[in-house]
Amino acid sequence: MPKFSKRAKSIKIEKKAKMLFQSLKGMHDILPADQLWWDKVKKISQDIADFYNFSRIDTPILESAEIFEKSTGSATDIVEKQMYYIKSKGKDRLALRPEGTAGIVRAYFEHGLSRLSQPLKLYYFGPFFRYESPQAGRYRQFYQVGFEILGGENDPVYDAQIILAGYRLIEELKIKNLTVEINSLGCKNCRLIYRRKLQDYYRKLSVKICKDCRRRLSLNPLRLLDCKNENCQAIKTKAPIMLDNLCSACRNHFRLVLEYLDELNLSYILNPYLVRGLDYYNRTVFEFTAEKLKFSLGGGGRYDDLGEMLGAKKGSLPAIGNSLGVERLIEAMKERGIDVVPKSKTKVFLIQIGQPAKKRAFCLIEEFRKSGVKVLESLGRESLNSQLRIADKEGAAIALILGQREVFEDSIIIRDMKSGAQETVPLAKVVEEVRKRIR
RNA sequence: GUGGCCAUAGUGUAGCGGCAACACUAGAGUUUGUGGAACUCUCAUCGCGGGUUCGAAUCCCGUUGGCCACCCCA
Repeated sequence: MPKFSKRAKSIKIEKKAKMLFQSLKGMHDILPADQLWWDKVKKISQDIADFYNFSRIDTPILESAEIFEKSTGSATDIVEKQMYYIKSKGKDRLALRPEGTAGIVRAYFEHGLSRLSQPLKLYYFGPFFRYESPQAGRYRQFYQVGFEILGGENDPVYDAQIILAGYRLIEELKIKNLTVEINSLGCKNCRLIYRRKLQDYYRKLSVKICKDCRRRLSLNPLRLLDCKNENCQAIKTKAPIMLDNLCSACRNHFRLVLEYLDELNLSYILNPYLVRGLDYYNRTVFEFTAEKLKFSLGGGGRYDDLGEMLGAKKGSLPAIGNSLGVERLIEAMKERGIDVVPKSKTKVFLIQIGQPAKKRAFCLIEEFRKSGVKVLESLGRESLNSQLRIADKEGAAIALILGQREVFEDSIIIRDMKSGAQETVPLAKVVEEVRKRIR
């Protein structure tokens, strides 16, 4: 007897040496149960894209780091602190894309997409990467779905259409109490003048503002408006706002955007403090928020200068886009108790008993495949009992039972799971018979 | 990057220094030719590493991961 306990001990020690890996910080697995939600978001995104005529584009996850430094902005948090740099065999500095727009604009020029009819409407759905602490609705790898309108006229109607597309997408997912916050950042010219005004205002109060704000003052003054520090909030309320300082072209543009939104009866809130953290935005910027959520669902804006930032001719690419966080949309749906039910088809379950029957069943499944009928099975199980139990658990409406006797007689039993009624049919006719029943 | 809380079967929890428990789930069986019920059995050495102790899931340190706040954002 002591022999056994010793043996048991040594096995345990071996077991202990095994190590279990955990997923990386901020990375998450999308498990089967969650795929229903993901499918839903993908499906609705595609429907919206189809309706408004956006074509899908997929760009690589890896890009030259420079693309983001030049467009997203080297002084922004996204690039400065959150970008994943990749060491590769070559000397290129690579980065995992932290956002989608820069890569799309790169692709636009690289493949001469300006030769297609303009404006070009594109949408994307894919993973993005930012190195930061995970939190509610925030991951290091996350998915965005985004819509872009590139080229053509710099027409405010496109601003409205991009906002509309995002709005409809969220609406179709049944996320209620949605609001759009909107602002205009002006163009290069009027923003520069405004920036100076803002700096002048804050400089006088620089002793009163927080440490971060003092840093922002010279680096990225518009971000001063974003500060949540109590003192800074008070100071902010008297600060000059962009909307009062737009040049006439920008003011007109913005007015028209709002008019188009009014036409649609799409409610929005003017938020003069909405700034957004990417350098390439100009004129219209917006964000989608919904009641009770700790995070915004998405946002976007116009980026008429991005082309130029990436080396194209000045003013050659008026463009606007939005992007929505897929995980956030899903969390919002779950938080609101929105259920996603898969469409239920009549399920057919094939049961086999004994080796010859198993072989026959294995091939029979292929015959069903040919005629487009999906058949569930549990080929590894032996007993009729346990297979029936599984069939029941899977919610099968029809069970097909193939045993020794049936194989011998070239027949098969069709069992109605609800009533328990059974019928024996010739094996050659079973596919046809099942097709008839699942109608 | 800073600070707080947390970590026990697949899931949700109990145990708070003295043989790791309960519910659900999953698997096997009672019943190798008939499911849904019932019953029986099986599945964790307590995230990982180290320390304190006769003795650690429990106390201490480190680490990894999660949650939350700041920052920022999708």
